[in-house]
Amino acid sequence: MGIVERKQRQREEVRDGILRAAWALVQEEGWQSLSIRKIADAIEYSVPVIYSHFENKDAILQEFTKEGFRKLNNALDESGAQEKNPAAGLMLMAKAYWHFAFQNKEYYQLMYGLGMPTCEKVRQVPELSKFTDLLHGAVKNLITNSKNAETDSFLKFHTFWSMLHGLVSINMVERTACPDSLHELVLEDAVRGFIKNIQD
Amino acid sequence: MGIVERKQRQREEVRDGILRAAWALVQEEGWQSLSIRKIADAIEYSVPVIYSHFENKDAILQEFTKEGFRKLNNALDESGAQEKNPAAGLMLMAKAYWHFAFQNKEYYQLMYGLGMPTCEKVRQVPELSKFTDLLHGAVKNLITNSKNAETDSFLKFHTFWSMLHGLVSINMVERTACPDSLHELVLEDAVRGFIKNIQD
DNA sequence: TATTAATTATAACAGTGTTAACAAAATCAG
DNA sequence: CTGATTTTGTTAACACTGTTATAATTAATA
Repeated sequence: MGIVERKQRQREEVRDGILRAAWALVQEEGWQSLSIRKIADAIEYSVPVIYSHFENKDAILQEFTKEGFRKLNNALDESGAQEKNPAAGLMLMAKAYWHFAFQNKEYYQLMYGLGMPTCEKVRQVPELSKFTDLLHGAVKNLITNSKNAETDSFLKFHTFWSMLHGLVSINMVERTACPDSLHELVLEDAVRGFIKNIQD
Repeated sequence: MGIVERKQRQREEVRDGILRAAWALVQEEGWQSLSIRKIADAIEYSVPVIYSHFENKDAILQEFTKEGFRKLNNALDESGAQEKNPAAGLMLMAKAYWHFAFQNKEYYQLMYGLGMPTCEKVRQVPELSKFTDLLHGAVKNLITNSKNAETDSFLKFHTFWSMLHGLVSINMVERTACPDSLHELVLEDAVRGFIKNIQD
């Protein structure tokens, strides 16, 4: 008699319900305000039921992190599938990554650590504008002394800042056995590429 | 009589005490576990005293964010001071940025949004290794079909990933009135630079 | 149908940020 | 120096949070 199978099925239905409810709540109010009690309310079960399906709240979030990487992987897989030129393929991949991030903001934020500072918060830190000036100034300086003095310096500054932050945050996560020297190589390599690209 | 001055002075001492205690707690246990009650305990005052100095917990964190940017600005200021060559100056600046981030990890994490995923958490997501393979593969592909086939593909992959993540996260924060087209320009520009740098 | 096992709920613990209501201390006026 | 007033600080609560021990209910078995 398939009563154990039915039970298994029902268990999985509840599990799916938890994840679906969590996702709905996240879309409404963001990750920050997701709580076990809200999920329990939504699926019309008591709180401990959730703990019989997931060890803790982190385990639920990790489920979405996995799902996020699955989705990203699919997007990347499809992006450069028929493209033969490696350079063009890489560009397509970059764009696929980009579009995934912005079309799946909630996923991306979870995958790379929640609390992204919001626009309003950033604007309340005046020190940031001085920082912006500093970096932007240095980039402008490089552009002025190059062949293509008409290059959009704001665009280049943005690229430069992004590069730096990306290098830092990826390496903060990936602090494996790699020696510091390798990380420094990555930085130098990226900046050299950036400079060369400006100077032509 | 300078009693109002003395009161003002005492008030500021308490305020400083709050910030100092908060900082000490952060260094011991990280931002995540910083609480108003712990600060109150540390300064040997009751909780509401803290609220008479800061509107809420966020205001305290924002104080440190400001301080962080001040420190970063100083580091950047000093970095390329005597360097005349713009390209060399930019490189020095990049390194200064880098070293600030890693020598002031707590500040950097707060400045760019708290929850950076820890190494352990990252390792628990197997999907990440497929993602790694995808991106690494594309980069390898580009390198193989270039003049310098002996280029370190792992290093370049790292650079590429960092660039992408940096672009995304900076633009997620800076979602101002800028049209999407400009953001796409930044991405294309950065990737083109990366490719050109590989192809020589 | 009675007994045992699986399932679900209640209620609590130990935290969190925040604030209203109250007590103590310091200052000022007479 | 005493009494009223303002400032300062504390207690205790509210409304949450994640997590879990205990108890009640329901379902499957003998």
